[in-house]
Amino acid sequence: MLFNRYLLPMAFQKERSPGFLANQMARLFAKGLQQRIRPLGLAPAQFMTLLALWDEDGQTQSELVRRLDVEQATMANTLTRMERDGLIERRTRLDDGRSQSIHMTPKAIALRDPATQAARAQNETALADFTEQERQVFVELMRRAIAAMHRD
Amino acid sequence: MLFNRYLLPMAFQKERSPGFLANQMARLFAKGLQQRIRPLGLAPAQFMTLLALWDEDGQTQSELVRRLDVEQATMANTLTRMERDGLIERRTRLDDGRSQSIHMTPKAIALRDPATQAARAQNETALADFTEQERQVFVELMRRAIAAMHRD
DNA sequence: ATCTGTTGAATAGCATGCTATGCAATGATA
DNA sequence: TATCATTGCATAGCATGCTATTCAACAGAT
Repeated sequence: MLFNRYLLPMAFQKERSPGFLANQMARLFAKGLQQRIRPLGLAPAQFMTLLALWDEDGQTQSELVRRLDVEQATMANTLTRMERDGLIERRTRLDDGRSQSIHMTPKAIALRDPATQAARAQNETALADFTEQERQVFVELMRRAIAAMHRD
Repeated sequence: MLFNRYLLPMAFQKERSPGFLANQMARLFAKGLQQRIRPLGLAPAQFMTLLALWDEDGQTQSELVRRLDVEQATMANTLTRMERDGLIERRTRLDDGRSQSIHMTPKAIALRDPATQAARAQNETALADFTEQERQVFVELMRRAIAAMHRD
């Protein structure tokens, strides 16, 4: 029997903490993706935003916020940088003076294939030694953790 | 047979991209942890740093960098904020004028229990509906992905 | 003892994210 | 129609992280 079982809480081990590992893993994913898409003139958050726009161009800022699950202020800043970099254009809507449609430039449209290939390569690097089943399980567990935290 | 199998790459689905999910998950972990430890006057990166210091006080900045796997500049900035907030003290080493020992204040030492409890609670929230086996698998898969990206 | 290379930290500059505010355009209602 | 609440964005301010650069202290070698 462990002598301190009822006296001390188990030490917090960061190597086994899902939150700690998630943070470390996400930083490594971002770092790897950044290196791969930098030659394209893209940053990770810009790529993420383009994922939504490649799916459907001309969305509203609030629609992008809902799809990508970031705060509105974060999206506003990312869009400002993308506009600066010639990736998108903001067009004020005719039917509602508050909102704008976000439209990709030809430059952004052309980046679709190389950028998604880069992201796939990064995912492949991270999961190189995973079996197909492990990949599916991994994605499913992440989705469940995300859903649980959303419910909270 | 899918008509476009040999013509178009499969659409990139962010909902199934490990990198995308890792980013989203890490943000939710951080957000949840932040809410829980804010009453303690702690921020997530400060908590992470204290995890290393609770384990062993008086470490060097470069030792903390190695343990927590962040860049040296990131650690320097986090330590500056922790010093500002009265959590740590930097003491120049007698044996090496370049390095400093990072020492916790009584305030930081006292936060150990409530802060680790908060982190445990956040982990529990995220993995609420996981079985014990799923938790172990999840942690193991994250560790393997991290290791693979480190090798890259 | 001096020169050179290395190492530990700080700083600058920037991207991402967040919370909190402010503001203008809409919408709903008395 | 005047008022009030809601909605869509922008901005301020800050924490985290990263890359790149600089600087001082140290270590080794001649």
